Amino acid sequence: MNKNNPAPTMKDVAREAGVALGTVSKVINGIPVGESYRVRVEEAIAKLNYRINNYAKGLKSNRTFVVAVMVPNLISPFFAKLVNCLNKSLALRGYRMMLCATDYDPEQEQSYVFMAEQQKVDGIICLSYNPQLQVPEGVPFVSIDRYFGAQIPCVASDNYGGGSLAAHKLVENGCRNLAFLRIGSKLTNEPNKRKDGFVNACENMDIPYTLKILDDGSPYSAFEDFLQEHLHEGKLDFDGIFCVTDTLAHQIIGSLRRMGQRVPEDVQVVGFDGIRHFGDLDYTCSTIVQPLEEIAETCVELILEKDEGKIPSLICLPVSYACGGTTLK
Amino acid sequence: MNKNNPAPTMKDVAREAGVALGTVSKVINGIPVGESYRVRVEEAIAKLNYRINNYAKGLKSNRTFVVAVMVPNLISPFFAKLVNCLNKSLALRGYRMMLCATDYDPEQEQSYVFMAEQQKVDGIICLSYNPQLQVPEGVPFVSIDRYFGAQIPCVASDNYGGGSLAAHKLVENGCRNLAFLRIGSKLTNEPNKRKDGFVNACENMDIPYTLKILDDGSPYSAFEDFLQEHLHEGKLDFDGIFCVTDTLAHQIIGSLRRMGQRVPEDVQVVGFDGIRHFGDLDYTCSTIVQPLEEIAETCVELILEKDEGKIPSLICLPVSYACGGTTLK
DNA sequence: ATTAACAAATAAAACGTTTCCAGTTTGTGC
DNA sequence: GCACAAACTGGAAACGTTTTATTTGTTAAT
Repeated sequence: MNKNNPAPTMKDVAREAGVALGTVSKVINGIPVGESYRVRVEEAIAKLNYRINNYAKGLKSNRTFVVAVMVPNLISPFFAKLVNCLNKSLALRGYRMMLCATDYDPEQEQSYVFMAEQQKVDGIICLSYNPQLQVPEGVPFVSIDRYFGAQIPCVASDNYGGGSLAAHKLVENGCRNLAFLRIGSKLTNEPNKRKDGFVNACENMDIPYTLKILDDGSPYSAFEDFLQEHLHEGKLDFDGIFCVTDTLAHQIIGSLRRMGQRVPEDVQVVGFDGIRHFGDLDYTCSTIVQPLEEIAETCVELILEKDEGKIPSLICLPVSYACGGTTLK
Repeated sequence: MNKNNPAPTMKDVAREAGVALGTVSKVINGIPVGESYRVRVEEAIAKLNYRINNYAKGLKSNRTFVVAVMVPNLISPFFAKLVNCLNKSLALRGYRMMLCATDYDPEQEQSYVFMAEQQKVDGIICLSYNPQLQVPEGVPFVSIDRYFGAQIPCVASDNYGGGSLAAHKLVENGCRNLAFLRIGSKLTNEPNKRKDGFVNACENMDIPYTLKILDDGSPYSAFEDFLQEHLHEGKLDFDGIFCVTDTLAHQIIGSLRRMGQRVPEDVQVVGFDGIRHFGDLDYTCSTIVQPLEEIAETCVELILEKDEGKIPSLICLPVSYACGGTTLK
């Protein structure tokens, strides 16, 4: 391991143990070998402090035990937690993770896919914001939250059900006029179903609702403008609001409080994602919780699945409701 | 790229272009080559949709353009943002990142180091909680927040200065009795200096202070017990508190408010790290901000530094103060 | 005893690159 | 027009493994 004399190779081990190269390979890979040989090889490995070279191994075996994970960034606690879960699921199976932060940039996404191919990863798990992403043909690929078509497995929460659940919870808590809030473009196709579920539930319950879509990168004032539109003599014309993400919920809660509206007394707020602020502390916002552990597990299982037989192309996992103090219960 | 016929190799390209293997290699690596040859090779590459095999390349050249990054997890927003910054700095230089989440487990840390060696990464950037970590000899290694000795570069914020700054800011804001709060063991040696800087500043300013160290994994009640100890007739015997992390600050703020103490009117609170809740929104706690971008840049530069000549073993980067509403200004 | 059949270890080829060396061509200066 | 240097290309070896084919050594059966 010194800097001058290079790291020992299998050949060195073989010479030290007085056996052939193939025998060393067998010992390392757990293929049965004569007892005395095994011992000698193991001793030689220990003595030389030999470490296998994964690049040589990958070259021959075409398995690298590396999976690429692509997300926009790790600033958003949602992505961070997702990556954390994926990392755990992968590590559990002896896989390593190559992290690719795409910054919402379609070009970066695409070039990361090329890169992953070159790197000969064993699979790609991708939360993409590039609708035209050209998925690789040679590498197993699993998508999160974006449906690429029948041949690409996609894992997502039950977004439709979550939107519906949010509406029901608000109504259960006494709301009679609802609002739906989302922001611009950065929402892939599956999460768009949150609105559909919400709208459908409202109509089934005969509850009036309003929909609002803010532009990407709206300033604070946009939130307050939206609220002003619905403010009549100090009272809002809705008493419950469902935000398409927790981040958005927190922003609107800030605006509401600055305008003197009490949450949850005057307006109740439900977000989506299930983000906690710091580590495992309380939720600070009532929310529809995505099952991130299960999503991660499912992705990893799909990626490592050998027999690509009957993999359903869209896998929906159940969400749940958590009260975080911005609803009555 | 079909599944039946394997990916084309340089040999295929050479045959297609009617040149030798070495020529293809040169074209790919930008080594000057006759114009007509270059064109022919480039056409062949395009025609076959050839992609270089990084495993074969790494085997020969002993450069992999992969750096391992080790942190406890990505749940803590501090680690998540750090990794995000590291990823950016690495990507900017054409490097890829292998993410290793250690979960605070010394054994996992150690085995990740071994793994990284096998993986033949070009370097390891490590935020370790294992004091006995055995650093590899063959791979460049940079530590964050933990000093391993003169031969291992360590990058950290100016923790001492930050502690001092916190004390000064609290006093500037009118506090006359300070408290310091930290939690258990999960703090590496450099961040311990936050206390030293704080204490030193208090003594220089002649301000009385109290120190409190909570056990790891203390329940909520521990915070309230601590506060009770200092509560006399509804008033706390300190009016400013410095918490060793933002997470801790948020916990104590919660307890304070539940006990009817107003923040910042009755007690002012300063945390450490510079964590924002959601994305790039406001700070929700006054804090000493760590320069994560610079820390990341510095780590990456050190890792990729060729001439290991006069690298200082401890690099301290300046912190700053940000008001987040839990101090007067 | 002699050989057939089998087990187990060795030897050698292959994976897809880079790099070194030798050989060929081209160009320059007299 | 010739000798020589310079510039490039082609061929082959090497990187550290896995894998296949070959050899060696045993045991059992004739």
